[in-house]
Amino acid sequence: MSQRIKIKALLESTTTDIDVTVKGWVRAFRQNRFIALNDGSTNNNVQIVVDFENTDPALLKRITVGAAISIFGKLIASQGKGQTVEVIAHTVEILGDSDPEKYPIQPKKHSLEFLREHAHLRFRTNTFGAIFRVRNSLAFAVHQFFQDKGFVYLHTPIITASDAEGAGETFHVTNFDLANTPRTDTGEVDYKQDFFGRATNLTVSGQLEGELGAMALSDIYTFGPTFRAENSNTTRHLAEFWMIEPEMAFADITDNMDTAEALLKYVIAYALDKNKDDIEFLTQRLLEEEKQKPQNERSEMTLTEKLQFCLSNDFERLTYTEAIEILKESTPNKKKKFQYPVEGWGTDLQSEHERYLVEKHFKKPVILTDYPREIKSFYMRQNDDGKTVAAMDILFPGIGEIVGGSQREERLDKLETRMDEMSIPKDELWWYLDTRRFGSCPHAGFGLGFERLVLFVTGMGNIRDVIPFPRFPKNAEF
RNA sequence: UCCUGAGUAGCUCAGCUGGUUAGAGCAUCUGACUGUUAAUCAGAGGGUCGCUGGUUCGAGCCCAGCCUCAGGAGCCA
Repeated sequence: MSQRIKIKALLESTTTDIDVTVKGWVRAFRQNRFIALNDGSTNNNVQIVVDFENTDPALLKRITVGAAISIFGKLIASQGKGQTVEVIAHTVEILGDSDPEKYPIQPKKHSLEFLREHAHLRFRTNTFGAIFRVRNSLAFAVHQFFQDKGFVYLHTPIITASDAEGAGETFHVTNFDLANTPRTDTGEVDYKQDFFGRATNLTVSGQLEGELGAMALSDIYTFGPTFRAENSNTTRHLAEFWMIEPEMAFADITDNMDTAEALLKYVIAYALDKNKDDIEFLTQRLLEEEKQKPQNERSEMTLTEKLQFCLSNDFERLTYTEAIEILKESTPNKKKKFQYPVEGWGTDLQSEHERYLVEKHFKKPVILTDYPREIKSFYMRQNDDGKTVAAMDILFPGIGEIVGGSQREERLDKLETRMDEMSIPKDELWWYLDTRRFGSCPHAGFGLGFERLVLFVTGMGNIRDVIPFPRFPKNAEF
């Protein structure tokens, strides 16, 4: 098999009149002469020119949309407009036929819903090729960012026994024959006889285990799948999603905010640099989509501008209390335009309130801190005012909450009191409490929803389109 | 889970107040053309109108239940 050149490298080649072998999938075949070939290395196709007059008609017939082919030919400066180089085919070999009557992906615009139902083939479209190359870059950049700062990549368990974090409904893990589960004398399911000898579930967060690592390694991060069995049917939720959870010892909430903001800016800048073509394509795609909308619903900035704006501006930092004051005095609140009017201190912000702050009032990413302790988790550090905790949420335009984090409560007595108040079983989390018993120290961390990040950077509207095989209620195809 | 909307050809959609044989563009197939860029031109094939039941002389259209999808909400990342 001769050495093949990937299309990305071929299109960047500065020398022409050389023999090349290219392989890929046919995107379009025009006039029995021009093949638009793509191999996924770039969003751009290479044009293959076939000498149809001297090619077997039976072979030409097999050059169909979706077919995998191998071309040996000469790379030349293009004789037509629209591309700088093209390949004059010397030999065409069909590696895998694609029946045009059955192949569902046509060289035309498909709806995202249709492509979602053909998730196994949607990689072959421009849009999804771009999305998953960007996703790849973002994932790599996350590792690069933390590795450069000396963080240790810690693998926390997928299967856990703790259901104590209150982060949502869990998926149960069992080896029982569900038609015949062992029972105790009192008629309850007897998990002592199950694989792990106790009830287990898929992890909803690696944070608690992450803290254990940080209390020895100083700075750790996790980057892995998490699972929530919530019956969420939105454009921002998945049942299986990837989360990045750094945890830093000897760090407070300000260090936490600084790290989160730096991380987001680093990975966005990385993708802008590494995936210029893809992001440019996605920017154009979004512009086309927005043309369908009425003028007042279109966004003021293009995707690329939005990303660059995000890099060149500090995120707005303010407390929950300050946010409530702004919302109370806001025009939509006074004119009773909010579905949930902002009245007093203490209730959680609704999506519409977050959106107002981010998209209307500040018009940039916002970090909200110091939430009322009643609406936040047990492990967040209690502030001296006795009312709030050292929590921080980062809100992004169009996405909402992209990061949620806090300084952790390192004082054993305070933590235990809070666990009692919130009915968190202390005996189950004995190992977590041990870190407060032996060499406890101030520490902080956050969770970043990876798909929400990809959503923001690609400008896509539905989270199911930025993960290769989405898992959501009533759907586990592929 | 709640609210709203949708489900008609492979895809995107039209289908009036319930009325004869359900339409268009694209795709596919056949032919023509041959430096095209989602090629173009001519012709052809292609339908269990989401499923089940009901109302009616008659249902793609009206009613009920169910399924699926989309958007919004809640939960959250």
